[in-house]
Amino acid sequence: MRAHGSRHPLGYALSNRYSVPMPTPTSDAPAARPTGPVTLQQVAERAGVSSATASRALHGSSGTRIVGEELRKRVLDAARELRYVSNAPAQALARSTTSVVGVVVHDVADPYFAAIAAGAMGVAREHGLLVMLAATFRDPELELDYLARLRAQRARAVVLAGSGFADREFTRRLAAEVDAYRADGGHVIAVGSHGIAADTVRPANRAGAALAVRHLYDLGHRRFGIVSGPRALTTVRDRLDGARRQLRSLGLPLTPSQVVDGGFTREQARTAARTLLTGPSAPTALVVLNDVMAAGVLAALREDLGLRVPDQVSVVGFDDVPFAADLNPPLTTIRLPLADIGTQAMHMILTGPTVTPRTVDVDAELIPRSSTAPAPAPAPTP
Amino acid sequence: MRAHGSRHPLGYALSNRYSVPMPTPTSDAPAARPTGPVTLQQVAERAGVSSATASRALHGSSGTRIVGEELRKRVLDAARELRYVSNAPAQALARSTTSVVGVVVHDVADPYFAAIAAGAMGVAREHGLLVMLAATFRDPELELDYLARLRAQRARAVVLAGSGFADREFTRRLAAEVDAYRADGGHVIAVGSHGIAADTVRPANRAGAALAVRHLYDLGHRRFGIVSGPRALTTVRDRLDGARRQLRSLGLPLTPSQVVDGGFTREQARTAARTLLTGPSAPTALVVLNDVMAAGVLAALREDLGLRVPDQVSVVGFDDVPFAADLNPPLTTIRLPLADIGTQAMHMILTGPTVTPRTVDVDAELIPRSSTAPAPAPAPTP
DNA sequence: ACGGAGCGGGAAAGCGCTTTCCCGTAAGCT
DNA sequence: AGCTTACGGGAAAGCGCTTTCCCGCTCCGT
Repeated sequence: MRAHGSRHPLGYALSNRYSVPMPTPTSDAPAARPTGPVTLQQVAERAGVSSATASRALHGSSGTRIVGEELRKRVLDAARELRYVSNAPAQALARSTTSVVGVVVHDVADPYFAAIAAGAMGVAREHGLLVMLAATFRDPELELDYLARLRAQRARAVVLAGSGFADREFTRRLAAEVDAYRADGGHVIAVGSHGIAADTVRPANRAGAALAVRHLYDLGHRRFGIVSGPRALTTVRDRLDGARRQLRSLGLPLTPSQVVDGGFTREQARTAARTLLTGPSAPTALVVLNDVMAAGVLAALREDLGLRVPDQVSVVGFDDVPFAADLNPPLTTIRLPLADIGTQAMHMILTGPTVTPRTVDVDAELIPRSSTAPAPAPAPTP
Repeated sequence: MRAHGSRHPLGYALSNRYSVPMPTPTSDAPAARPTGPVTLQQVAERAGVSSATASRALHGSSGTRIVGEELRKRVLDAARELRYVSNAPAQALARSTTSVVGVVVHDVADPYFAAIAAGAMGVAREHGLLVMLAATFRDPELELDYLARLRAQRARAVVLAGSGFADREFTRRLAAEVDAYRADGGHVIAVGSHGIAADTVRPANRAGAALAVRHLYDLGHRRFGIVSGPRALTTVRDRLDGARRQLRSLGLPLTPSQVVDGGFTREQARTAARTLLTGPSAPTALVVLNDVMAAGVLAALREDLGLRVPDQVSVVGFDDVPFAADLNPPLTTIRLPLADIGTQAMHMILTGPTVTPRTVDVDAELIPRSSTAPAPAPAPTP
């Protein structure tokens, strides 16, 4: 099998240490894998060619250089026999480029991010990219950290899928890190507003929230309540702002007591909802700033408060995560094409960075289901 | 990104130290970043030390070598000023080890995998590991592919979180790839049975399914239906087998017509449920092999078939994904501590590979909710 | 017959780190 | 003093690739 057992691998491989001619002990074990990962050099030796040729044969690229039919086959065979896979770090170092992209989310377990990530990963697969997924668990500090680590990895691009944080100082630091990354040849894509100049995929958060309000208003609701999220998140700000503006333009300006923070989690939202629904003029219409919280709100209404949805209270969610239609009752919500967001971000990576940042807008759409209905008969006002 | 032609052939040796007193041109541009990524060399120059010292100062490790207080500070300052992050691929090459671990799942958007991934990522974060997430979309071929790519990346370990495939030939190839990976110093952790010898986290799929059956039996149900998944998945086989054995030992052996394939997706399961519930002696008890499908089944029952759950039909799911409690009605299900599974797998990575494969068992638990109730009065049997 | 032009292959220079030697200096002993 | 140890620092050898040169061929046109 080994046609070149007698080759004398002088020069390169041995040049460093062994000046004394020695019998190259490894060379007669047929397909026995030597210790440690197989190197290109070993493949080359087995094929009886130089490592340069082996490299060219295996990665055809390198300019227009073509390896002869015969040699190419020998190399390919040798590689297969040895189960050779090239050392990606070494390759990255030599080429000074990698095929990994980073995706930074708040939490993979959150269906919103899971869906976006899934969209991104689909595209990554199609294009042979590897995805490094980083979850910040909503800690801005970690976001910065991961960005630096991704820069260290020489990730070709990173998608900042989590919401931005509305914090002056943080934004400054983020921008600095992003600049550094870009200066190194990296490409940053933001989902939503992060306060940085970068290619961005911008979901219609404001318009979506306005849609939700409008829908409820058209159903006759006049008493609104909002289950918000952490105000520091730009996504929250945008959605809240969209709702607020729409309400104001409808002549129903929002007061602080109408808004509670549901922490973007089911449990907190459930608690928050109880607060909101307590008191004399409790709202009949709830705009919940994401579906995960809406699930909590629905639970609160049904189990804690004993209020019927949509008969007594209407609620609309946001995002249209997969389970929205399975809630009780099926949730009217503002759909964001989540997988698309991931896909779009990925496509921006594929087309590479441009001189001026691009923005692709992603529309929101109202998906009416059974959690909304006409407002109940008005309370007995004399 | 790469400055070639202009390099002095002896660049390295010369530029290293200024034997000739020279004004070190870079040092007076305070934070002006040179072109391309900053290198250790540049940091060293700015700090006026050798790259060896710079390396030691930045990564303290290297044996017991300690860098003097003074120099260390100079290096750290220089690094900060230049926003230096070390080139991970280069580092990986030199150290021949990385801090990335791979996690291979079927689909991130599936809450089952999302939860496992989240658990794993939490641990990864605590230990400074970077996670490469690969989604196979249930294509075995891709699983092999990713494993090879992860090997190429010199990922320190990989977690095979997706279900195994019960296919002789595939298993053989997987084993070969895993062996190659291990021979290269990698560490493989499997979740569930993959037919390979590796550390594994083993969820109680059989026992869980038995639990589900038993629960329904105890409620008086005698006519069972099972919404299964693709038979090729070992997870499906195990769960199905668990249910089947339990039924048999209860004197109710399963016939082929009692089992339908719900494809592990909501939509397919919805369709499958319609089939199952059609016919003379339709089941009153449904065991659905995962919660995602259960959502579809519930929808079918409620919207397509007009059957009340649990009054007319009881259903129990599997996994207890986060939204299970929010379904209509809240789903009785077999809980698997998903995040734990991810955590455990990660911990096995941290403790490193052992001579003989370890197994950690993960228990399943019945979570009774409102989708199950005593069997309806038996059909009029004379 | 002869001087390119092309082509296919190999030698070797890097890529940016880590780590092994090696070395000068300052302590620590006798 | 003389000698051994540490100790802290630098030079340089690699790590496993890619890619630039360079070189020997064969093939052509004239």
